[in-house]
Amino acid sequence: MKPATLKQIAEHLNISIPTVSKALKDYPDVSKKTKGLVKELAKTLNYKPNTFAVNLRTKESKTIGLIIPVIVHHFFSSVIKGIVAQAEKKGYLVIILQSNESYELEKKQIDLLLSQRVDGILISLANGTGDYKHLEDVISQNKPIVMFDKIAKIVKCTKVIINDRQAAYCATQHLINTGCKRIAHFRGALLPQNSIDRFLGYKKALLDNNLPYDPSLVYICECGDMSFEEGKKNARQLLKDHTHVDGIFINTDLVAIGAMTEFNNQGVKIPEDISIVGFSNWFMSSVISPTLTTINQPGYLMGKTAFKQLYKEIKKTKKKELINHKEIILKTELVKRESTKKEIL
Amino acid sequence: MKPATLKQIAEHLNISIPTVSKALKDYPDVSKKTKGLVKELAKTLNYKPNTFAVNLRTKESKTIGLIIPVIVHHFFSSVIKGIVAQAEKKGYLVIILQSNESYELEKKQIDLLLSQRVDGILISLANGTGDYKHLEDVISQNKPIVMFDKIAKIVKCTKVIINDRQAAYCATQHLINTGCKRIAHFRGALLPQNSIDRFLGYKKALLDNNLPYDPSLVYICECGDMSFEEGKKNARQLLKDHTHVDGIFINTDLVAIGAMTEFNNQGVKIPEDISIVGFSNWFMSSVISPTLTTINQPGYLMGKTAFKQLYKEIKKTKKKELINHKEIILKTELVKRESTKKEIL
DNA sequence: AAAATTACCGAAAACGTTTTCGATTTTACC
DNA sequence: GGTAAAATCGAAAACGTTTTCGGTAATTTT
Repeated sequence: MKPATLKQIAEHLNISIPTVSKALKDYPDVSKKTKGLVKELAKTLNYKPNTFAVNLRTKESKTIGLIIPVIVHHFFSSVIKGIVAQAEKKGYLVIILQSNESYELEKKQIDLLLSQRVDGILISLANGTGDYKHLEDVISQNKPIVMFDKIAKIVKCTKVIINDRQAAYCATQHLINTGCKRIAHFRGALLPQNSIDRFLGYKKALLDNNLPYDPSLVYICECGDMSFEEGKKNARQLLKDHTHVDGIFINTDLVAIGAMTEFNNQGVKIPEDISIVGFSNWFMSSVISPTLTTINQPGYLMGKTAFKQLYKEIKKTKKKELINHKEIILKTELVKRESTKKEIL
Repeated sequence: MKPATLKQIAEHLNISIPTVSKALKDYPDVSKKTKGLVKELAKTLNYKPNTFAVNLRTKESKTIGLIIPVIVHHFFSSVIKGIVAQAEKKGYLVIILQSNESYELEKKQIDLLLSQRVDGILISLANGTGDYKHLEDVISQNKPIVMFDKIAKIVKCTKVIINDRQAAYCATQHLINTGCKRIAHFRGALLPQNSIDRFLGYKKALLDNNLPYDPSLVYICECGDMSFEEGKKNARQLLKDHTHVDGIFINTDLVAIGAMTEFNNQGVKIPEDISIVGFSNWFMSSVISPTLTTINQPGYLMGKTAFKQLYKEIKKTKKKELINHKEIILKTELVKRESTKKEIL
């Protein structure tokens, strides 16, 4: 009933425990004969090393922690998939936690993962985190950590991101190229780097094209669970506040879809009256009508890459080599669809 | 640098290790004074019990395994969220693995989780699994396992499901109530219990309403990564094969949306020419046009419930109580939207 | 045949915790 | 002051593994 142990095998075969251990791991100082015997018996007893004991002895758990703001989210669940798949290939398991965009929770979860003694941590920051002590703690414990997508530039660790600023620039430029003259922006929450960067990209594109930057055209949404509703609300407000807006660059597809729904309801034609560009390329965006022009954000690849980096750093840390932190930038591309007009420039 | 241990605290205070251990856990046989000293020092040293050692000693890891067919999937990611949230409340961590609808992978992953010695396992079966030895193994090791959504009736463990048959019946009845006379069905893969049950519900609704059951109106799709494409393909085929079909009950929203896209492209009007009912109530279904009538499947609740059950069984197993397996059936409801007409019956 | 090398094995320590149980000290009681 | 009870502590064993190192036995070399 109870799982087999090295001791049992040793007693059965009248040899010592260390010999059994070494036989199973093909140490050179065990004869072929005893190796054969040990391995055979191990198989029939269905021996599996006790991970608890192995962990205690080797001081590693072959497990990493993943903290993610939201799970039910096309982009993030793609990231999870990438991480889990890659981790499994390397024999690592992934413990997943959802921060719910809360700084407090995130802090607790980092603590939890540290006390669980995971070998490394992958994290995408909550909107609310503006303080990074909990992350510094991880680093000072010499535990590898890599951040992805929602990062803090100030923290010294490797990061896997996209160039939000450039992508936003590209999105806005596309609107301009299709003839939009007065372009609004629905931005994300104030803190996270990527909503800042996307905003900056938007602004720069305007200025580079000699279009005035008008702060009253920038609307904020938290992009939490209420994204869709926020999109509707912002759209409604925009229609009240302004009349000649002919394009919007929106921080996230889901918000964009909310906005489109509202415009639809109010009889505002897309893209004839207002063109819209989203961000992320949720699957949904390709099936709604009109289909949504957006920026494709490679979630699966980002997860895969993030794990690969973490893996390297875990290995290096083990060998006491020092690690130099990278900043890996993944490519994005504009996906042109029906929510914007043909480019004329 | 290295994390503090009981030993360090003991030496600092000139007391024994067990006393430190007991002081931290508020054993009654430690004086208030030493408790105070120990706790204070523990805090300043930032002592965290070494999980590896605790696990080894207590033979439990406070960790459960979760095997899920796909992660990037509205329903399943909702389930994950429910599980993770509930587990965290109870101090449990969740290791997540994706079976990719592959029986072979699923088998390996069960093995992995067992050798990791998780305290329990939550699983939703892959489409391909028709053999249950790997699950019996778990049970025979006295390790709690609960299945959810995609289950095998034959396996003796508790299950959290919906009544697929009844829900499908309800969906089909709705089509009938709106006046449909010739109703097709896009079913899921052959093996999983829920595609069977949904098919049976569909069939029964037809017969109960004196409508003929015509096998040529039943199309199969695997519902894997290609769901959307499969929906389009089936829709195309249906239009070739038949003319007077006026309603379809489709196994999954994503397939339904694929079908709707194809009908749109071919100028078939929904719901005027063909009414459609999906299954699962993906968020997407509420924003496409026309919005999709569907069955709401409570993913978050299912995850939460499944974990709660597992938790109970873990506790009981620990106390060597015997556990009686339940079958918990969660409520679903029909969400009427624009892809079906007004009910006339 | 003696010496040197190689092959094989096990004793011991260690990882950090938890729990039982007996020993000692302190307090309470008459 | 003597006894009984209660309070407080620590020795020891255990969880199952890994790794170092020294020792013996077998083999090879001179």
